[in-house]
Amino acid sequence: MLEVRHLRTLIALAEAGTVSRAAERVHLTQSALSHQLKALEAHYGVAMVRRHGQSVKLTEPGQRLVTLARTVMGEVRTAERDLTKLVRKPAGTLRIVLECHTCFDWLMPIMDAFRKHWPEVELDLVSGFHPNPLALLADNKTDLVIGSENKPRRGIVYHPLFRFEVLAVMPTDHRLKAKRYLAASDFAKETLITYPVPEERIDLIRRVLKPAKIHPRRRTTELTVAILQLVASRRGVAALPNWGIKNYVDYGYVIARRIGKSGLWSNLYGATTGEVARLPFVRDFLETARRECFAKLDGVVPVQ
Amino acid sequence: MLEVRHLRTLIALAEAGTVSRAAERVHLTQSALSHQLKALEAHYGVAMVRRHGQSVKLTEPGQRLVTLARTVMGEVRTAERDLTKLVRKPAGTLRIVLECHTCFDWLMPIMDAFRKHWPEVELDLVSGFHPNPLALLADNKTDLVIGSENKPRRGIVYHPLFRFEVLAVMPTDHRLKAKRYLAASDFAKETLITYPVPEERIDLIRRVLKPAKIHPRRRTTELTVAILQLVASRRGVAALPNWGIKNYVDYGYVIARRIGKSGLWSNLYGATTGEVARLPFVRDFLETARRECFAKLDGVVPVQ
DNA sequence: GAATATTGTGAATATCATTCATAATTCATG
DNA sequence: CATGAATTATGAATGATATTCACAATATTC
Repeated sequence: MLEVRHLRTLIALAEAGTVSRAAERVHLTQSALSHQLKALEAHYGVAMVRRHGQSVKLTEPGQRLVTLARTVMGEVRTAERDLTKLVRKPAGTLRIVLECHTCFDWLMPIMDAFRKHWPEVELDLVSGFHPNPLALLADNKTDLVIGSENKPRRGIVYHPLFRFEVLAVMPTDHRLKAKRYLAASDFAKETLITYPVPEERIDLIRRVLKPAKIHPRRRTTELTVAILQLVASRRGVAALPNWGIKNYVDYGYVIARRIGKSGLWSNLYGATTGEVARLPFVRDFLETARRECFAKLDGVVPVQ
Repeated sequence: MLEVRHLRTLIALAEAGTVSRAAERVHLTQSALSHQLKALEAHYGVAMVRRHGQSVKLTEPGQRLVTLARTVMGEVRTAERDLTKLVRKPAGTLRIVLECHTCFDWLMPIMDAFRKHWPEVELDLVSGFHPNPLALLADNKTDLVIGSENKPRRGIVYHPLFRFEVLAVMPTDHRLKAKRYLAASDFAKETLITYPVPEERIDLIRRVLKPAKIHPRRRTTELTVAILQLVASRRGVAALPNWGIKNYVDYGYVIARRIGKSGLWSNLYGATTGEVARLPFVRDFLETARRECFAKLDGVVPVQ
């Protein structure tokens, strides 16, 4: 019998492209999904996926069920939102601090959607640089901090968002363009173009270059597009999330390479106080962010 | 976590009005539904039903989930129809014989819906009187016989549709109008108005009057409205399904009374050959009929 | 107020989803 | 083409949890 659980996994499967990945996303084992699929196929007497070498592709019936799943899950979500609103009008505010500059790119559409679903909730983006963003939570100066920090602290709850790869961005004719991936030493003679934040906030420096005692020149600018412009015009190289530069790379504006053999990966968390974490609209915000990012952003995987 | 199963029971609950009835409909015990409800209410932290004396009424959140359930189940059904069509274009015919005259009333809308969902299937109503309709199945003269017969026969499968009460219909000023229910003897001096079919086909005669050796005068006519007209103008009494006369009774055109202390109940079955029973569109037809009748017809309950 | 209907609940049971362990398969690579 | 890494499939064991059972509590009807 078809259940919501099956719909969930079908969506995950459609978006992840492999059973194992999909399993991670719905917090089950690969085996569980395999069994679920088998049960579904037995029940309807049709193959839902076709193994195309490594990856799995949905068959036509599978596609049909995925579209069903998408609409159904959407309806379930709005119904559940209505439900929490019925319980108590959830007036409130949600003030967000971004530790990571690039996050603006994906956060905007999410905020737009949120405003539609929760018009009663005042949404605020606390901008500007903060030396210790998590302290703002305790001081009740903000409600949600989005960043890669997840050190346990009393009173603070971390909500894993997603995991992404940071790539080195270089001009198309760069001397290192032949390499599959860059080592720390490769950055020695380069100018590093970054956002104007302290070194500790830049993953590449903190986790790769500093341990290797390499200190390249730095040049800073505020906007992602500005960074890319500087890179394209050979003023230096940058390190940016793969989803932030995908379009520019596809277009041939710049090229991107791995950093280190297995890549430089970063986790993103939403941090709140325990109290805020319980607010229905906050939970909805985080859940929506997670879901939309997995669906829309390239190369994004679940945290750990 | 919300599952399709919960949606099913919510719909059943909304339509049945009591937990026990709803349980019958989804083929579970009352206890199971009680637990399900409790789990749902715990999960969302809201009461879904409010006990209003005997019957249960859905709360506002409950209502919201029922509307969700209705749309979701509708989408699931069309998706499943699409699925079976994807497997193999199900061209075919569905010829229906009606053993019961009144059934026209509810069958028409069902047939209309069916034509929409399965335009490739030719739908046929085999009309006229047949002495032994079930024999037509074996002879492949028809595909589906709808009647109250369910004696086991080799090669024939019975699909329970629903159970309904047959009421005595009388003019508003009838001498027996004060009685709560009519005994067999009450019919002795009456003229019985029926459809033009043999006595064995008329439940009241076969199951009540004949055993009591009572043989009232009979007068026949083809249409339900004609029967009601005759009754209203004091030409006799009739025995008809409660759902077929509800409107006329509510309007004060005629009155209706139980037959016997616990009423005269009748079961309706769809009979097919085992082969036909496996055809997806036949299964869909029967399922739709069942569902729609439970939802739209008054006083209809599951078979046994 | 007894008899009947229905609901709620904890414990027992049964069912079924999930995991575990492992074999089979595919793909990249030296 | 052998090897290893990564994936999927599958049967058996496990675990979770939905359902039933048994019964108390409550409401309803005559």
